[in-house]
Amino acid sequence: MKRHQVTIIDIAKELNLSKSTVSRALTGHKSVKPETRQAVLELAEKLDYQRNMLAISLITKKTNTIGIIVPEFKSSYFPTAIIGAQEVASKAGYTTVICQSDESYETEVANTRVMLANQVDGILVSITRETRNYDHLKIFQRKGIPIVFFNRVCDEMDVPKVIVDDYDGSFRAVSYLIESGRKRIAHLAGPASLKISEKRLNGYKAALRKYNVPLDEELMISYDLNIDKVKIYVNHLLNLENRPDAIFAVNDPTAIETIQVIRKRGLRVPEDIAVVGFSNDFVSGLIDPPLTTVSQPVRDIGRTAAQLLIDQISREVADWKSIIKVLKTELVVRKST
Amino acid sequence: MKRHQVTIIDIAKELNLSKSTVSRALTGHKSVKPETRQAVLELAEKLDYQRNMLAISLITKKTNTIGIIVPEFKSSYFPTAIIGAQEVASKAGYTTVICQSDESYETEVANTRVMLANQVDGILVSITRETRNYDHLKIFQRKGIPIVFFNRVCDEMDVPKVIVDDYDGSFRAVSYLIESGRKRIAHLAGPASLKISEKRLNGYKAALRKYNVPLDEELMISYDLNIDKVKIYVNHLLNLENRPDAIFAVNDPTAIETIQVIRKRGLRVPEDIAVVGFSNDFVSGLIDPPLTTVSQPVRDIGRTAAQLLIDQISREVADWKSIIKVLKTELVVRKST
DNA sequence: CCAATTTGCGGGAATGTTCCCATCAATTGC
DNA sequence: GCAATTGATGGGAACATTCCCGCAAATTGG
Repeated sequence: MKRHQVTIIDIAKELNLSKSTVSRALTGHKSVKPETRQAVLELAEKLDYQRNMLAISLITKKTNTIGIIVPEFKSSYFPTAIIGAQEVASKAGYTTVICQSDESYETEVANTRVMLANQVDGILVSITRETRNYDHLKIFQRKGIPIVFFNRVCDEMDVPKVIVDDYDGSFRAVSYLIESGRKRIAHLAGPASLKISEKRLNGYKAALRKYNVPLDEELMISYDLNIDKVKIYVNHLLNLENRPDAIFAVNDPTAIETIQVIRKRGLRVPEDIAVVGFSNDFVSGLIDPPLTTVSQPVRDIGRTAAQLLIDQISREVADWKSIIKVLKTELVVRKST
Repeated sequence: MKRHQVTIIDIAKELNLSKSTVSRALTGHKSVKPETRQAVLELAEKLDYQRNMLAISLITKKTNTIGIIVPEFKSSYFPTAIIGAQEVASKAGYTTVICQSDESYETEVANTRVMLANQVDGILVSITRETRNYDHLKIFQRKGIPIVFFNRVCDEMDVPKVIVDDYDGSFRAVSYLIESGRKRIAHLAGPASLKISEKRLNGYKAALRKYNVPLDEELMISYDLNIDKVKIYVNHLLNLENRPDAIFAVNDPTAIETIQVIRKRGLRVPEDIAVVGFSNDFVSGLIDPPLTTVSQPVRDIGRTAAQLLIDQISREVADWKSIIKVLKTELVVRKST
């Protein structure tokens, strides 16, 4: 069963040529006679020859592979971003290796090892909610392998990042809630370790301040994005003597779960409590009631990040310019408010 | 900027050893003195040494990589299946390379070339709706590279497949519709080229026959799964003089779109027309009204397929046993019926 | 106590390809 | 007509690693 893989040497022998000439013919080098090239190409086709990228990469030190590390695959966010990234990558001749860290720091570290061992030309990373130490990512910098962060970025590293205007989006969403008459707006925030949590929280606070709504610590809950815990926090909010009339959630899955919990308590959305999410997941327009949310150009984020990475890979000089691309969000008002 | 990658030779020189010994120490070979191994391991750690999988794979002829080719990423189906597959794969020490064919035959062919060039140890495939010719997949058989199909399988090839009991699921769904009093049940089927379409259609027909409901060709529409066309077909059904009182869709996205179209016409679901889907996508329980659908163990499908593939890779003898794993579906009754 | 085995390590081929240098003929320039 | 250039090809090193073979020293067995 051990079948010999067809190599350029097989082709060379068959045609009485040297492997050099065959190699040149296959890579489209000019200094090879048209008839010779033709013969090589035909035989290659006939023998089902496929170039061995391992050998090529070993010698050229380029794998034409980019790694993508994302924390999860549950919401539509990361799959969508990946589609965007793959679109750009495959157009530029790059294969993608995708790893999900499952929101676990240890897994993320293991993933980076896989990427290094596989000699990826660059990586796209969105860190886990647990990640506090960035040594495993700094290795790439030391080795001169480009990194681009997207969505969940690492502030400690001076590399390109692709994010959205979380602060603005959050600010507009909360402003809208206030303008439509809501008085007590709670915020179910993400973990403080994530920059996006912080920015969205700041946007929330800024909007309240602008309209002179007093900040109430009781209404700001930060949680670890473990969706099962939403129930506890929302119930806690609903049990307050002065319960909120609106909840702004850090993302759509949280908002959706929030709606379920509110309804289970016999309250109505939006009549009793308005709910706003963030990201405009695919589901959000389809649920009952359709969710008001801050829409992000997710696919574009993936595209932009991949493009930034490939640009870095292409230019020999690793200038590590810390470009930060901020894409625009848009408030999508639906029936949940 | 051209930095030398740390190799076992660097370690060998530093410790006055041969590369053979370093290699043995790193791979955990027994015949190496504990102190020597310790020294090697420590230096490797200190130098940020990462084994070069390219060189290893080149010589061992094993990449510990499996390829996954799926038609799309839009519904939650394939991302979920991939999560399952990755779960099993990474546990077994395999990296996954994912390609989406975007429902295009040409892209699928290109994807298989990428897989071959990258020397994957095996592939998991779900074909596009366009795929009629399987030569690009048969190459893998010829080269002795294991293939496992899942969901969208190819009948012409004698390799393991993972599917669900489409016929049964469909049969039960339609039976349920009839038992709950529906008289004219339409079926929005998938393209005839896909086995799943055929089986679901057959289940539909069998259920009608069982209850002596006459088959009406007018109510069976086969389409290419291009979601934009659902509007046309559903409107066509609603315009029939004797319009259906239930629509059984080949999958959930189709069912969801069907509901939207029905409502846009001012009709109610389920009062005027019941709608049933297939797959129980993540969204389906959250939409309004929650969708009655045939639930598939999608993640298990991915897991099973990956396990089958890895089993094939591990056993030297390529016995190509054409195992067909049929997983069970379950009818989930919600408010859309 | 000497042969036999084990332990620990080094040398070198092999993996499939690219790329540089060399070769040799044919063509060009003056 | 002869040096210089061009065209087409061959030879071999290099890439980072594994794996087989060999060799010496140390340990074992009777």
